[in-house]
Amino acid sequence: MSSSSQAFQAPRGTYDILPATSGTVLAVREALAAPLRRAGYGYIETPVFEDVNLFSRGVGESTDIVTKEMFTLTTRSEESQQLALRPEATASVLRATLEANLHRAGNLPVKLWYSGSQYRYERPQKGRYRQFWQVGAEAIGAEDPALDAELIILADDAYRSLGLRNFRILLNSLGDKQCRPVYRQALQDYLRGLDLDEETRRRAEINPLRVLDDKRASVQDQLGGAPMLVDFLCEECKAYHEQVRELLTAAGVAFEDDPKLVRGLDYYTRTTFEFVHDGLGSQSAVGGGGRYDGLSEMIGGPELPSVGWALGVDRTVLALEAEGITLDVPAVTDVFAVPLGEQAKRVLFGAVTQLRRDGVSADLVFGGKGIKAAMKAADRSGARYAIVAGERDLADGVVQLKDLGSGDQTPVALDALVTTLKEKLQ
RNA sequence: GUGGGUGUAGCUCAGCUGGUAGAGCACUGGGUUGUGGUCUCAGGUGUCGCGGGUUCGAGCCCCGUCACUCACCCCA
Repeated sequence: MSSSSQAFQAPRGTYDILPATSGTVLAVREALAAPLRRAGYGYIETPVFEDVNLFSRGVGESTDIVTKEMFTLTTRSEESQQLALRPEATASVLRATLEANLHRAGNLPVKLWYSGSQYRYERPQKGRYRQFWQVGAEAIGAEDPALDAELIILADDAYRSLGLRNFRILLNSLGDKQCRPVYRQALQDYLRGLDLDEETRRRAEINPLRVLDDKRASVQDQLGGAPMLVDFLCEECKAYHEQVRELLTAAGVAFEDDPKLVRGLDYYTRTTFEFVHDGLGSQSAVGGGGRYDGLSEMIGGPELPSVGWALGVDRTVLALEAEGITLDVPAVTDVFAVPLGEQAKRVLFGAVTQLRRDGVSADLVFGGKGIKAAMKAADRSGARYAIVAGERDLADGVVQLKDLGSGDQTPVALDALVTTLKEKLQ
């Protein structure tokens, strides 16, 4: 609101999910999670904040997420501790796994899924908020191309179940600790010879692969002759990647090889992928993920090769809008009661209570509106039936049951009302 | 962090070279003393984002400020 009569407004970069759209949001979260539930992933919740070092070590000291996008908090204890609102969930999920020794329970991989909000201190714009929601999945403790493929297929299934069609899957391999350093060196040598601004130059030294991702034409124009990671992959990485590709193809999941797909988090190794959609303003990713074989060791755990993804709920909603898809969100109210007079109000209030207890969603008019306004309220509630009753009806022991679709109205004995409605609403 | 755009009724917006603010929708009530979705009649609403300046006079011009928004950057 721009009006000063509103004393408070949602903090910058945040927004409220109101009833008009919350049904869609809930349905999207549910649809993104459904394939995971069918694939053996267990639900996990972790704290919204963690020790800041979990993220700086896990996500990476050189990433923008860590250097400038974290919301931090300081505890009040003597030896004050730095906490941060989670900018992503993978590090938290892995931390929880290690802390509870889930990886020692004997059956790897540990498959987990989550749904929750993440926080990044960024300048907001379309599809990018300071608090946003992700549904994510992690498969921890196994190195198997089938696991990478499984996750990509599950995400593809999730998007398709919502009716989304205009998204693409970008796929790449970032190599492993054998071959990536060699490539990194080669790329760095190349980048040093380019005409780049100071910040990009710095990035080239800390995390040269990310320069490939730069969208600016001034940078992209100079990358034509850059060495490509594909040409540096070791035999193991090549074979691994080829298997992922074959499994996806066999499952009928179309993807595009994108040798420049790097992604912004330091922990990725080998398989990386991104689901992109062009209905998100200048943002493109609706979801993304990859393999992170070294992350466990980075945060003090044993070697636990893992793979995971996160799908953006807000961005999926935008993608649906862009494709003109309206999800079938069931009406919240099936029956709406319109009493005429005080006596009728007591009777219908009782009827509504009984309907609710019997599992029928029912509502009634409040606040002493006139009948015209009350009928209007019934109409707007989306209910299929209205119950109208006044003294005349009650004297006959009936209420008027009106079908709000057709306009047909018939008297129904009051004591038969609940069973009649339950039958009609089957 | 950097740039552009926009702030007028609950919502979407109009408002000419400065002359004291409007439309549609929504809302409330009537036409129908007991019936919505169509029709029709009537009715109310504004610190024109905020603060300052110029002017006889500012929604309009100038300065500042805040908010929203889009893009860069980055990413879900």
